[in-house]
Amino acid sequence: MIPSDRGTKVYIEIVKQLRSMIEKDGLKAGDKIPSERELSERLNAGRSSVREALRALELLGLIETRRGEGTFIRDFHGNQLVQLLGTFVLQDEKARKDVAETKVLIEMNCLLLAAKKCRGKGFRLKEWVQAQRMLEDDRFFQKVAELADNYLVCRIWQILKDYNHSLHVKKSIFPAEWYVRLAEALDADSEDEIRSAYDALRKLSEY
Amino acid sequence: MIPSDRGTKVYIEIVKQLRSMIEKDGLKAGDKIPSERELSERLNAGRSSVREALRALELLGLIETRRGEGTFIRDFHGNQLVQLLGTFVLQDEKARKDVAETKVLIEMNCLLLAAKKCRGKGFRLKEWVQAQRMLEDDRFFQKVAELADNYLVCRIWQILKDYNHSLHVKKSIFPAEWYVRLAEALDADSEDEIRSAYDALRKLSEY
DNA sequence: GTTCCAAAAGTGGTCAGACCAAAAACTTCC
DNA sequence: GGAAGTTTTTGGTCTGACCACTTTTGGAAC
Repeated sequence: MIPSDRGTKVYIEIVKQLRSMIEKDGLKAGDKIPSERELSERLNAGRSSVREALRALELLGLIETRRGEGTFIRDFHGNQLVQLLGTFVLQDEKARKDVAETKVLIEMNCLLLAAKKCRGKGFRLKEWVQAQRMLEDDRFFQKVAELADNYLVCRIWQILKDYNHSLHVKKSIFPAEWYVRLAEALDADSEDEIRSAYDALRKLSEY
Repeated sequence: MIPSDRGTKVYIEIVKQLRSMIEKDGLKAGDKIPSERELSERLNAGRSSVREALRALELLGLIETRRGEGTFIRDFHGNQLVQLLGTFVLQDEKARKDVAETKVLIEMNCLLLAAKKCRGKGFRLKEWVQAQRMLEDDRFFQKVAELADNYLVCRIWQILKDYNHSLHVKKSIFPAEWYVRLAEALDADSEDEIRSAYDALRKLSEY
């Protein structure tokens, strides 16, 4: 295979080809992709180059390989990746602060978005909250992120959450009452109240 | 190399070894790591396996390789993570709307963050804006994102911007005056004014 | 026809060796 | 001491060879 740009590496080219191949054929999570040997033949590249591309995607959690069976597309829930970045990269203090800061921002965005999207839908987050005694912080915001009905934001939040875990380890679980005010504010679709309730919550949980 | 756990792959083992090697030797961004051949010898593995590990780390943006020179550690601030997720996941129509929506959110966040970070610094964005006649929208927010002093947010914005371009193609360039009010609001550190100025701008530019 | 089992084929996992291209290190010569 | 040429090092890629495991296949026995 001759890389399109001189200077580009073959395995990068293969990653791109794979992407468009997946798009073109409409492959979904769980589907099988061609074997390494077939790819190497179809893309006119050495098998080792194909493997470099596949291994990279595997480490990213985008595909899964099973010896003797084949290579399959995975439902990307970037677990390994995050773990790796966590232990590998985020050593410096500034980066950690950035993560925490960004997470707070995104959570606030999710809250406001969720309020907007739920407008007139009659959904009551408060009831959901009150149905439990203790509430895992992540679980609450997972719910909110879903309500925000924006897959991208949802994914970004998840990634930040995972990042954070790989740093602090500890998972926060608080009494459900702490979330009631926030849920009420969201149900009431009151922007100011959402803001202050969230700030209050984060103070409580000593973020 | 015999993987510690049976079932674990050699290249994964090598990634781990590299990690501990970097930690042990206290290697920092910019430092050089041993050559592929030396690693393959020291770790008692084939060179192709070493390459699979290195290529994966490279795609993650953790290392950088230069032909004829060697392989070097990169600082985290180049993470491809979101990028990859972006190109891989964002395909359908809904996702496009999500991108636009998210971009607006992030821009607002950047503005507020920037205001906070500039507090008391005496920086005047207004002067910078007025120094030009026409202003590329992206350039303005690039500036704001930098002022926000949060690399992660900055990266996320850039990715959203790039993705947006790949959809709309057109780049927006507006008269500098449009940005003056927003710059003033930012300089004045007035949250409400920032919000309304940004909303007004996005209405003007028909986002 | 059905069931069961062994052989064959397919697939990922790994290694060794070869060659190329680019950069760096070294030598030679002025 | 500096410039030019040669050798060495290093990443980039391909090929072919095994191994281990899974699926498929093709009979053989019932």
